[in-house]
Amino acid sequence: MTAAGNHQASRTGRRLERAGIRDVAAAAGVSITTVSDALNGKGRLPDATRRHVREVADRLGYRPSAAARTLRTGRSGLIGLTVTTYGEEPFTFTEFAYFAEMARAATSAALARGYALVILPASSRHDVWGNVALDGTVVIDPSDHDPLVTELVRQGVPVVSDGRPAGSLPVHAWVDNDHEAAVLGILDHLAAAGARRIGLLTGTTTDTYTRLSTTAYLEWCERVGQEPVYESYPAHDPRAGAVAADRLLARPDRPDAVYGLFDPNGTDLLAAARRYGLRVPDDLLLVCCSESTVYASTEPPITTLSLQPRRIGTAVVQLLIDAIEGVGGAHPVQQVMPTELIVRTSSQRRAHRTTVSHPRGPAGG
Amino acid sequence: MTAAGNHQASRTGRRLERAGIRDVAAAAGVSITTVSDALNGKGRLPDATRRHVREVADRLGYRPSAAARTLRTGRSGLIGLTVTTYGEEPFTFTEFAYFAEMARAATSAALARGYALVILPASSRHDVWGNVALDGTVVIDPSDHDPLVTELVRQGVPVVSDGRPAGSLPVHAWVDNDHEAAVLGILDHLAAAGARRIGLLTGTTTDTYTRLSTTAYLEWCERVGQEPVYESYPAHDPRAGAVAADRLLARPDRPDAVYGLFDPNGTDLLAAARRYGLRVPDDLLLVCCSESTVYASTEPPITTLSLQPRRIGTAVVQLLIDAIEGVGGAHPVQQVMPTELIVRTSSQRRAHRTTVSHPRGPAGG
DNA sequence: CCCCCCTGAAGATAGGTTTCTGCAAGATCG
DNA sequence: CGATCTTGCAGAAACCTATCTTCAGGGGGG
Repeated sequence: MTAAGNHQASRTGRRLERAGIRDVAAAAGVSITTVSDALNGKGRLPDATRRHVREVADRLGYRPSAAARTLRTGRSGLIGLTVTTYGEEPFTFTEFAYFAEMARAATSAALARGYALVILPASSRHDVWGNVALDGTVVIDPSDHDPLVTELVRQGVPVVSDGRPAGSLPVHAWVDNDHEAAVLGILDHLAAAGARRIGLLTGTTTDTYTRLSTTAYLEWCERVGQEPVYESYPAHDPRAGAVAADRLLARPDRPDAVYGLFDPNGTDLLAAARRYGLRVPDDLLLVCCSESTVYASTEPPITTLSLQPRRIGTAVVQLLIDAIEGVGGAHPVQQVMPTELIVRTSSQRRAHRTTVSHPRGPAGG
Repeated sequence: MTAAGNHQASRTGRRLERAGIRDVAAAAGVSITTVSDALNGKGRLPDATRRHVREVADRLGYRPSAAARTLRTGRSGLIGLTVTTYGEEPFTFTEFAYFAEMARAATSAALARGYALVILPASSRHDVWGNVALDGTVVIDPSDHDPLVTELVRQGVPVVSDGRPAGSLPVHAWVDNDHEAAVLGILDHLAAAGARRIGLLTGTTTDTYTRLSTTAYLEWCERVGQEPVYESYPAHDPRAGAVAADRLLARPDRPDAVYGLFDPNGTDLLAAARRYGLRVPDDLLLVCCSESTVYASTEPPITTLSLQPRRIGTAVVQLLIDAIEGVGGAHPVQQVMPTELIVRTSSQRRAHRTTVSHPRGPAGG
C-alpha cells in the first residue's frame, strides 16, 4: 500500500510541516475519526487498532493542535493568574515571597489536574485578556468593584479569588485566611509573653487584609483597655516601611511589642530597635507577617506569621477547576484557611529554646 | 457504555451565548470579511464603515475567539516560562527572589509586545506542553541536553534561555551574566578591603552558574597565590546552607572574608559569624549573591551582588519575541548582561559611614 | 430463516476566525 | 465613449480537531 495523499509534500517548503491528524490517518490506513478516537480513548475500537494508531502517531511525532482542540472543545486548559497592582508593575513589591510561593503551589495544583497557569496583569492597555482563551481565572486580592472581574464573570469565565472579594464582587468562590483570628492570636501571644503596650505597623492601603487586620487590632485594644499605638505607610514602598518602623519606636508612648503586617517589617523594626538601643526580645517583642526564611537566622530570629500561601494557592486552584468542570455546586464557596505562627526568639521573653548551646571554637577568633 | 446523554441545553437558554463575528456582521449589515478587516485595521474600508462596525461590535460585547484566531494565524500570543527543577516542585527554592523578579520583568516585557506568559514545569508526566499552543519558550537554567528543549526546538518552537545552555543545546539565543567577571570583581573588591584569605560558599550542583563561579574563584586563587577555602552544599536545601556556612567558619584555616553564591548565604554566614564571635566587617568581610532587600537592613548591612534579573527577564523576552516574529537574524544570539555589586558595610573594613557607632559590649553568646 | 443488535469504522459537520480571490460600480484616462 | 483602474465589499477556503451520524456486516435470538 503506497501512501496516498502524499501530494502536499512541499506546499511552500518553508517550515517544517507538522504532522496533522490526517497525516496520521493516511499513514495508518484508517480514517480521521479512528485516529481521534484511538488517541483520546473514546469510541469503540479493538485494542489492536488503538495500538497501531498510537504507534503510527508516535512515529510521525504527531501532536494534536492545541488551538484546534480548544476551538472544538471549548476548553483550553489555561487558567489566568492575576494580582492587583499598585502602580504600573504587574506585581506588588511587598507580595513577592507570598506571590512566589502561592504561584508555585497553584502551578503544581493546576498541573496535577492538567491545567497550566497564565500570568496576566490586573490592568493593561493592550487587551491581552481578550487574546487568550481562559477556562477560568484566579485573582489575588481583587480591589473593590474590580472591572476586570466583573467583565470576566459577565463573559461566563469562572473566577476564584485569593482574599475576600471586597464589595459585592461576583466571584464564584474565594479562599482567605482568618485574619482577625490571626491578629488576635498574635496579640494574645505577645501579651502572654509580657507585653504591656503592643504597637502595630500597618498600611495605608484599603485592601481587605490591611483593613481586617487593623480592625482586629483596634478591637483587641478596646477589649483589653490598651491605647492603640500604630503607624501606617503605603505598603508598596519599601523605604516608607523603614521610616514608619522608626517613627513607631520614636514615639513618646513607645510600645514594648510590635506586630508588623508586611514582610519587610521584621528587618526594618529590628534595625530601628538597634538604632534606639532596644534589645530584642528583652526591651521589645517582635512579630511580623512573612513567608521569608531569613527570619529564622536574623539576630535574634524573629517570630513570623505565615499565611500559608502554598495551601491557599492549592485550594484556590482546586476550587477554580471544580467550578470549571462543574464538579462543585453552583453556589459560591468560601473557604477559610488557618495561619501558622512560627514562634522564634523575638517574641519569647523568658527562654531561648530554639537553639542549643553551641560550643565556642577551641581556637577563639 | 455510557449513554450519550449530551444535553444540548437550550440554544438560547441558560448559557450566555457569546457574540461571534457573524453576529456582528449581521447586526452591522455587512459581511464577515468587512467586520474582520474593520476590527483589525486591514483591507480597504472607508472610516465610516470602520467606525460603524466597531460601534456595533462594542455594543454586542464582541470578543474574537482566541482559539479560532490562533488556529487560523498560527500565533497564540503565548510564551512558555520554565525553570529547571530540582526535585518535584516546579520551582527551585533558592531561586525565589531571582525568579520572582525575573518573571515580573519578563511578564511586563512580554505584555508590552502583546504576549502573555505561561508557567510550565520543566518536566511533567501529564503532557501539558503538548496541550498549550506556544509561540516560543523561555527556559531558565536548562540542564545539559535537556530533552524538553530538544523536543521544542525539533518542533520548531523558538527557545531562548536564561543562562548559558550547557552542552550543545540548540537554543535560538541566550542571555547570561558575566559570572567570571562578577566573581573576580568581588574577590578584588574584598582583597582591596584588606582580605588575606577569601573563602567561598558554593554548591554541589553542576549548573552553569555554580560551575563558572567556582572555576573563576579557583583561578583567582591560583593567580594571587592563595590556597582555596571553600565549602559546598546542595543549593536547594536551605538547612544545608546554614550548616555549610558554619563549617566554613569552623575550619582551622578560617577565611577572613567570604563570598556566598546563593541568596540565603548572607544571613547564614552572619549567624555563623555571631556564633564564633566574629565581628563583621572587622573580623570577617561578607558578600553574597542575592536580590533580596533584607540585606540592606541586617546588622550590619551586607554587600550583595545583584544579577539584575529584571534586565535579564526583559532581554530574554525581547530576544524570544524577535525570534518569533522573525525580526533578528537567523543565527543564534548571545547576550551578556552586567552584574551590579551593591557595596554595604559588610565588605568595607575602614569606615562605617552608614551607621553611627553603637555602644554595645562584647556580643553575647 | 429472518430480524435486530452490536461491533468497527468511515463521512460529514461544526467551531470562529483570517485572508485570498473575486466582483460590481464608479472614477479616470486615452 | 470604451477601456482600465480604483474603491468597497462579499464569498469561500483553510486552519485542525472532536463528535454526531451513518453504514456495512456478522452473529445471536426468536
